[in-house]
Amino acid sequence: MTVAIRPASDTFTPRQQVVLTAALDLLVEAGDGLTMTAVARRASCSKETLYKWFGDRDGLLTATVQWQAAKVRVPAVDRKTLDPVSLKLSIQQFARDLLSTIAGTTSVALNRLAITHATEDNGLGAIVLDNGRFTMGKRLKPVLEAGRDARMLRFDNAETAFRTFFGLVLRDVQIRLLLGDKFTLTAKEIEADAERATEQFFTLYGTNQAPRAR
Amino acid sequence: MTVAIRPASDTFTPRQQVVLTAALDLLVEAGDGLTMTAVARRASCSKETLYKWFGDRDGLLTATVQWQAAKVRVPAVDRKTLDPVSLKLSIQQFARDLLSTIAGTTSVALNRLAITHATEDNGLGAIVLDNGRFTMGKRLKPVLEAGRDARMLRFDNAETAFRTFFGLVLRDVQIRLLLGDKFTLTAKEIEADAERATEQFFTLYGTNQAPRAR
DNA sequence: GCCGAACCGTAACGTACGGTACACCTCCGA
DNA sequence: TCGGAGGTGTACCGTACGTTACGGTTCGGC
Repeated sequence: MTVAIRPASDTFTPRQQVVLTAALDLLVEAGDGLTMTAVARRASCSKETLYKWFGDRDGLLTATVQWQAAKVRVPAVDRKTLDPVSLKLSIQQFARDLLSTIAGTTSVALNRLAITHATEDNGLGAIVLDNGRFTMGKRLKPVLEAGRDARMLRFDNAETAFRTFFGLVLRDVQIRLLLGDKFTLTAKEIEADAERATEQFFTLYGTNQAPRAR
Repeated sequence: MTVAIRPASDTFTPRQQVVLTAALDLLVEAGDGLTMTAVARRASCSKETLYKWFGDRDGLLTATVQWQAAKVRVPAVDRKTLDPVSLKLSIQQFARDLLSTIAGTTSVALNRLAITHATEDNGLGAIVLDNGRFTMGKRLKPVLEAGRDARMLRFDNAETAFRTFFGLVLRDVQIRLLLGDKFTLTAKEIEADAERATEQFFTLYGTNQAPRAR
């Protein structure tokens, strides 16, 4: 499932980044209705340049997705200072970041695009999966395992535990947004959801070493 | 969010159902690459007939989605014979059906199509939401409330409880499939997942009246 | 100031496909 | 037998858009 990322994926020239930004904006606005002409106009460049730089429309889309996906940053957690409270706060912060990322218009547009083209052989779906769902898992797993080593969490399989966490945090939010359901999450709601999901996760996987609440 | 369903949405003639079946098959095979010509060829009818019956491409897609969505059946639960074991079995069966439906190729293709067109004003996204996610909620809620009335479940809001259940059952399955991740669920895995999700749901929302396990 | 490379703006080409027009066939009731 | 309604197959049109080609322009190095 790992996808070959362009070696120089983050070495776009400033001018190219302007183009990619324009493409991303148009993607959010018009979805897959994005045309090469529109990108060229928005970025004040010629189509010929687009084709020279990115090969074809697919290449431009792929570059855009990679470029944006690489910007997703998930917080790392310091394993040294591990006490029940900081563990829980780390997980809760992770939940908050995950939820606000997924609920953002950029994520929705990017996932829509990738899903639309998921059956083709350009790896858009795989790229989004790798930089989204799977990267999240890789980032949180060390935290979970640290919690387990410290006897604050109990689970057999970190992957399975993460998947449950993923479900508890996102629930139906992502699919509803992807399907065009117009509902927005305020910062306050995101915070409350993150706290709820974290509580539930500790209820399912916590030990008595960990803070519990209901 | 409620969508006006065609009054006669289930009164398609057999011949029309052949056309809709062909369209659905092509949808699964080719996704949005489905063309009117291909549908006409597959169903051995003329394009002119397609346009007479369904108006335009959008109408055909909408009819196909409605027709298939109406076929989704969610199990009803008999509230009379409510004991801890049957409640849990009902919920577990619901989880199994939900998971196997969502993981099916038809559901994936339909959701892809709806997501692709979610930004347009044809109500594909809304139709799928209504017949999928929201219908599921409406069907399970009475069960949950019956469980609460019988002191076997504890929650403030049935909608919120259902959303958590939804997340526990599906986790990352739907988004991964939509993004083209090639993984399949065997009947055995679906059964195990349904049981796990149900256990976790009871851990979170059950009372001591309900069967608990870990 | 000169040269070449890179880039811009735009026009044009090719194609795919939604949608339409039309000739022909089939069936059925009078 | 006949006529018309409904259906099939096919050719065709218009359009949108990806892609290419080309003339004009900017800019860095000498």
